[in-house]
Amino acid sequence: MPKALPVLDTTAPVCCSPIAAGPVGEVDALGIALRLKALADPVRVRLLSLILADATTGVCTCDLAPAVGVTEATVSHHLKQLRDAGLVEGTRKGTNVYYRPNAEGLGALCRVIDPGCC
Amino acid sequence: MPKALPVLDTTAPVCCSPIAAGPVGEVDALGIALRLKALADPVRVRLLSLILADATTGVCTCDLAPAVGVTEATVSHHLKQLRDAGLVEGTRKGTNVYYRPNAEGLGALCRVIDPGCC
DNA sequence: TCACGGATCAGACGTACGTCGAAGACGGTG
DNA sequence: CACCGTCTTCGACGTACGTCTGATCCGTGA
Repeated sequence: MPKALPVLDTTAPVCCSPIAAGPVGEVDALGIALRLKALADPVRVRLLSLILADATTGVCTCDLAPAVGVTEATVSHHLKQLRDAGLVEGTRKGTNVYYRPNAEGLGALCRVIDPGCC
Repeated sequence: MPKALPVLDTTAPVCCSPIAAGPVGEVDALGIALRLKALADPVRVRLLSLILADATTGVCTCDLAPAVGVTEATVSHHLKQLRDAGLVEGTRKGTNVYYRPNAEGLGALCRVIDPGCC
């Protein structure tokens, strides 16, 4: 995409109404696409599923890395994407930081995509 | 992603259960990611919203191209992605082909992503 | 039958993305 | 304070993706 500057605050839970409600403007489409892109990767899907599995306790980076089979650096990179998209939240507890899902962001994203549910 | 061969039949409506239900396997994650990637583009989001807007009548490529401001070839390329992901369906009527949404595929995708809705 | 127009394909170009190794930045512990 | 484990940042490399122009297919209508 050799266009537009992606300088949007994607941490907010998706601003607009479902895409089924009518034609989506350029900037709204970009916001939706950026958030979807945050999840459009096998590793990130697996990371999110792991984080959702231990939603109450939270999971740290060092546990996630071996679970998905990539470097800790790569996991950190992916978690940053998910964090920037407002899909997960990380809180530091001592040495390591524990990640938990952001239900609001996830729900909003699902609500935008869906054709008629929710 | 210098790994795995993406030789999956993504036209089917996503096989597995919600990612919140537990850790997702490698191949399932790939399937989900591929389908999400099909929607993780501003142009494709707008295309889908336009197709959803005229779900009953259907929309042809020549109408979509000027609406999103790209070449017909590019629109055709994007529509192929959406078609391969099982998100839309195209039926030829004479000279031009009319696209309409695939509610099953869209619903399944939403259902996989959601944290608790639907 | 032939020309026209819509749709797709094919190749090319530039940019973005995922991955890694190495280095830096915090926090805790001896 | 020095050491160490955890997390993040920084370059760098290779691949994938979006976009275009030009070519090819296939119905339609004169």
